[in-house]
Amino acid sequence: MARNKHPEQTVQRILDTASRLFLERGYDKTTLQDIIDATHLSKGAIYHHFASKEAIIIAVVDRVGEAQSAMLAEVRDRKGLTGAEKLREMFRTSLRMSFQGKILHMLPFIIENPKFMTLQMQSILGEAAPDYVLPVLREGIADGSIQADHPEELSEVLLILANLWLHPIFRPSTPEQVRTRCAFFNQFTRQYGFELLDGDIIDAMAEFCRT
Amino acid sequence: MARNKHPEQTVQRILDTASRLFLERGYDKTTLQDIIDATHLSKGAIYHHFASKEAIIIAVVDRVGEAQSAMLAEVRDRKGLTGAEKLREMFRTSLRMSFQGKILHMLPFIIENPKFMTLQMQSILGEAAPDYVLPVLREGIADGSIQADHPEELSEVLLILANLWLHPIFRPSTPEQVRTRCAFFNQFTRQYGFELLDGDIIDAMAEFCRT
DNA sequence: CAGATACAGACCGGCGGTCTGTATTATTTT
DNA sequence: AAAATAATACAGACCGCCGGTCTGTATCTG
Repeated sequence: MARNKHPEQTVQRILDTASRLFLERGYDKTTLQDIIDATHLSKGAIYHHFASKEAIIIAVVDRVGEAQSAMLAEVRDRKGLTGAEKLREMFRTSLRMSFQGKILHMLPFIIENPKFMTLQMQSILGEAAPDYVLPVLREGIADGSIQADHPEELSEVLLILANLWLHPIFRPSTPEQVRTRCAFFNQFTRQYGFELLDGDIIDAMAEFCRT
Repeated sequence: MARNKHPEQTVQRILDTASRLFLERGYDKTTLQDIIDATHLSKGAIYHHFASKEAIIIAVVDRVGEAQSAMLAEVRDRKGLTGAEKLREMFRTSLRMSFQGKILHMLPFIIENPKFMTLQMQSILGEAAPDYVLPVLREGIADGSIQADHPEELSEVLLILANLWLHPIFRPSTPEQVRTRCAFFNQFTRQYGFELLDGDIIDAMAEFCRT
């Protein structure tokens, strides 16, 4: 095959395959040969579209991040919701996305493969917190649905806890552990006047642990 | 040279050199050849003492962890302190250690080199929380110096926040940011009846940022 | 028909890791 | 106590594989 008319499909195939393999065996243990075999492409094809192996995973992570950011931006700019409602929607949808495997299904590899846990941290503290969660927190304070003295800190803590502590992807957990953690998290946010995790999501997280 | 009478010195030399190199250029970019050159040993010598390159860094991280654990165990088993006082001493000393560079001076590389951020997380959630912080929390609940319904969760959250969010090593922060984060952290713990960060430590952390 | 594009695949340097060899020390045997 | 044997602490040649490069080629575009 040569001079494919739709090279963008090739790029997507590389990205899809790579993210699957990274998820299955981790970044380091996935070799270029694995990607070549799985895509039925050649080394030349892959290096035609990507400058390096690292460029592939960065593209993968970016794709995830963009989907997340788009969702967060949409909720942030939605009309007719209180700040607390928006925040709830954000956490709800974000968790949903990671469970349904639609978009964040490779999040585990970001964690398991620590190189991108750092990227994850940066994206949480450098983008998600200040650009999406913080404005919504402020909105909630303004409309009275949230009470908080230090929204900057709160936005960071919420995201850190939700993503790095609560998320069962990090470590094997029993459904019971997940439920008590969720309860603790809700108890924490309740002092600021809102609650983020409802029964649905908690069930989904608990279910996720069983697999 | 052959049949050295003090092989333990060789092991320490490898560990010292490796941790320095990992700190300087990161784990991936440090090759075995670098370690060989810097230690003036041979590949055979290194592989005689360590099974793999990864085993070297695991040993390095372990050495750090053991110093921490020893301190935590000592405080945990000390007599004549309330649970809250012990907890305060634990966080105080742990932060001290990481600043004075005596023992945790290589912590930055653990973070910068993400492979070991995961190890760090595991050590926090798998060892520090259940073995040291949790018993002390329970002690505090028993002696009335701490009020908490869910000590398991609280122990994890305290450690995650202190190590991954509060610690200025993670990201460039202004002294002001550090102070407000410390205030937020203290406000968080105050609802459980104790406070962990006093002026001394906050000053030390703020000072740390300036360097 | 002259690039430019989209691959294919041989090739390469260096990396982590193995394997064999050797000098020295420790232990057992006689 | 001497000799034989085993175990230790290295040394360094060697290997397979991995990420990355380079050249070649078929197809498309202008």
